Parts: sequence; C-alpha cells; structure tokens
Amino acid sequence: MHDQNTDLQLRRALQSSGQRFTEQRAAVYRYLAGTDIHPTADEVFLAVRSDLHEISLATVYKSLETLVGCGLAVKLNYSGGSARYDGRMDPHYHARCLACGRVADIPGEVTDSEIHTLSGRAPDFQVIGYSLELTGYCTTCVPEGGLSPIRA
Amino acid sequence: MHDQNTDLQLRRALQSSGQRFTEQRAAVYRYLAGTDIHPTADEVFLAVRSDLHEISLATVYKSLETLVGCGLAVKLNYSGGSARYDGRMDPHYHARCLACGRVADIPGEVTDSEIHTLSGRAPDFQVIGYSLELTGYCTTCVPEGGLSPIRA
DNA sequence: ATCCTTGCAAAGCATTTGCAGTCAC
DNA sequence: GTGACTGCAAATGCTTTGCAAGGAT
Repeated sequence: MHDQNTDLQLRRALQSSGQRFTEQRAAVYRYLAGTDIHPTADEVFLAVRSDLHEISLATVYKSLETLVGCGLAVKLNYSGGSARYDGRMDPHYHARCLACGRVADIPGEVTDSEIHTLSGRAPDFQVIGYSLELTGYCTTCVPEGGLSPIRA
Repeated sequence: MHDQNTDLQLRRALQSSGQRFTEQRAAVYRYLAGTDIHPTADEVFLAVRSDLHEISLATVYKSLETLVGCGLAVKLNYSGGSARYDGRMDPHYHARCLACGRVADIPGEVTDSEIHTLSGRAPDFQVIGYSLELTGYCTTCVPEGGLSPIRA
C-alpha cells in the first residue's frame, strides 16, 4: 500500500536537502508515519522487510537518520538499550512505562509560556527545543511496592 | 579528601538495601556528588583512578548502577554515545548543547501544578516522575544557520 | 565464616563504517 | 554519466557478564 501523500512529503523533504528519493527510505517512512508504537531500528527493519525483502538493517539505520535530519522523525533515547523513533509530527509528548518499557503518546504540548518560563532560568543558553517525558506505570503494569518520589 | 557526610550518607543508603560499603563505591560517589559536569562512566573512571589506582572500569559501571539503585544518582541518556550520571539530587533540570554535547544544570523545577496538568492528559497511566531537558546551544557554540523550530 | 564485591578479560548489543555494485537524477 | 545510495560484512564503542580472588560484616 503506497501512501501518495506520505511519499510526496518525503520526496519534497529529501529534495530540499539535496538527497534522493528511494524505495527503502519511502518504506521506512511509510511505516514510521503509520504506527504509534515508537519502534526501534530493528523493529522497523522487521516490519519493512515484509515489503522490501532485500533491505538491510544498515540501510534502515541510515534511512532513519536521514528522516531525523529532514525533520520528518524524532529519535527518542532511553536507558533500556536501543533508541526508538517517532514519525508522528503532531504536537505530543511521551509517557514511558518503567515496567514494560512501552512508550505512550500524550496529545497536547507544553505551552509556549511554560517553555519560556523554563528557558528564562537558562541564561547563556539559546533554547531551540525541549524534550519532556513522563515516567510511571501503565495500567497493565501495576506496581506492588510504594511509588518513588517525583524526580527528573 | 574524605567527605564524612557523603560517606555516611552512602553507608546508610547501602545498608538499608543490604549492600556493602566499599572504598570503590565511596570514591565514585564522592566524585559524583562533588561535580556538576555530568560525567560519563569513563570520565568517572579517569577521575577516580587518581585516588584508587587499581579500580577497574567495570567496577565503576557497577558502582554507578548501585548508586542509581539507591536513589543517590540519576542516569541521563543521550543520543551521543555514552550515558551520563548526575549525583546532585537537588531539584533541577538540564539543558543540553546540540553542538558540544555539554549538559548544564538549570536550577528550579517544574511546578507540581504543571506536572498535574501534563499528567491529567494521560489516563490509564500512573505518573511517578518526569524528565525534562532543554536543547539548544551554549554561548561558546554559536550556530551559523537558522534555528530549528521547537519540538519535543 | 559467609557471601558480597572486585578486577580482569571476554562477550554482548546497538550502531557505524568502508567499499564495490547499483540506482536516481 | 555522475554522484548518491544500498547491502554486506567487518569494525567500533559502550556496557555487561562470568568467574576466581579478595574483602566487609
């Protein structure tokens, strides 16, 4: 299933940075834009391989970095091993379950005024972005002991 | 230079979780609690080795994880390779320079009401903490091109 | 005396890289 | 046709692990 809009968007983003449109990049982007599971590079590889049997893991890594470079995806770094990628570009932030590791999308965004308040405490620093993540437990992972205090 | 308070704090934290006080753990904690450079495991290793010549990198890794487990340190994960550790437990968040990779402390915290607002959008999720990081450029790393839009 | 911790070296993963062949433009 | 991209395999870098010797309680 080829998503015309998705492909076109990718083609434009690539062209404007002097890069080429390829089937591999298209397949990676199509998958990433259509899922909300925040897959790892390996998960993308496995998913995309059902369409493009010959694609290699190295190419998936390269494609993902290309997408990030074009602003079509965001890379999320977590403690538990591999990085995850997010191809949904609507404003939202993330909640990560400390038990199962899943990452859930939370719609909405931190308001600009909130960011300004936070940035104001950082003189000598030109803020261009932020990354906010809530941590806790999803309903399927009920903790037994008490809860730890909130800490960044 | 042995910080009595720091050592005592560590000894208590270790005892309450059934672990032992060792010179290696003490050296790692003393260094971590006394710096604000958010060192990598390797940087801790190099710094601590001037006191404890025989300490190994593996032990540093193990000690750091022990401290995190005791709640005496926080592990920060970034894209650029190695994890960094923060032994300052007063409320603050971080600003990371996209050019040089340095991590600066920003004093203060997101207010409880702000966190509640953010958490409220996440039903089915028991929030116990958050992680906020600003990204941008420190004064010594002035970017040449335009700035990217704010995005999590 | 017990059993946790250390140090060493080797193993384990995620990710990157070099390069020849291939493809988009 | 040219230069960018792919696929492969090897390399890299961070972190973890197994195990015998040593150390804290």
